Amino acid sequence: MVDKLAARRSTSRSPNDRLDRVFHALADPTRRQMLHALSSGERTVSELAAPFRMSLAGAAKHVKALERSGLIRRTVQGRTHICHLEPAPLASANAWFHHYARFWEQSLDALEAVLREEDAMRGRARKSKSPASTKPSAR
Amino acid sequence: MVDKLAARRSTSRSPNDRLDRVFHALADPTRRQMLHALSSGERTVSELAAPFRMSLAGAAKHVKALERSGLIRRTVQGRTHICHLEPAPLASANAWFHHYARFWEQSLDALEAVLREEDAMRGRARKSKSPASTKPSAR
DNA sequence: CACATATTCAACCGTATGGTTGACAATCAT
DNA sequence: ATGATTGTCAACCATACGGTTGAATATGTG
Repeated sequence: MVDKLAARRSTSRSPNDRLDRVFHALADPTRRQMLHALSSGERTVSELAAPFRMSLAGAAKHVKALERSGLIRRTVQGRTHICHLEPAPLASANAWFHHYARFWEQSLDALEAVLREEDAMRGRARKSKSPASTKPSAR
Repeated sequence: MVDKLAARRSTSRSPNDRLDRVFHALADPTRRQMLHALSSGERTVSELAAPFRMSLAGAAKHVKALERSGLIRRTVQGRTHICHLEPAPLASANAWFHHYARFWEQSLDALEAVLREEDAMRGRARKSKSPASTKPSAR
């Protein structure tokens, strides 16, 4: 269904596509956890993959999805690929919310509880093998 | 791949699942446009479907996806289903951003341009049959 | 009643997605 | 040179996704 649009999409890259990719990247808990890890500093691909039960190749696909969305970037250094956040596209998604906040202004800070809960759940399920320098457990 | 998790999901509904569904709902331009329409007031299913070239059943699926995500709710009234925004889950997604904004605080307002561009693009491609009251094109 | 309207449902189709495995490539260490 | 490490790539698989069509279900209306 993206058939003939795919051609145009690969060349044009409208802001819709960017939002598509950013939100799609965020729609997966694995990728959100990776972003979470990156929020406390750079990580290599295998460091990002470590917390998950899936294969390296599988996790690497998630990394690539994040990269396609523009949310992260990588710098190859020797044989290791170091990933870091790229805040701009995240900001564009945030802008989307700000745009609609005007209409939907309502309960907002109260829902931060959801985040705390997600964090707690994550902490419970994690083994955290090689967490690099800055331990992301501080919050 | 969500196979056996589906059972648990229907019963437990962790906040992860909620974020999954919300972000997934937002990852589609059709659904974002529907939300946009709803931001200026209630709409029936066929009103929501009208701007799109796809079949009613197709559009109704998008509506259902939005409903599953919790972003909208419907109240059946006779034979028509009236949809309206449910701001809470949107707020939870927004909270997610706020959470990470602490780490990524950076260019943010500048990226609102993306939104304007998306609006412009939408306006260009729309016929706008039932345009409702508050046109959000000001800014 | 007969008919049009509003909407869902089920079956189907093609493609995308998330995951696996098994090479391959490049880099570092010995 | 050998070998371990880091990561990609390609093929494959099962399921989810976005869309279609055709029929079914309600609800209004003449």
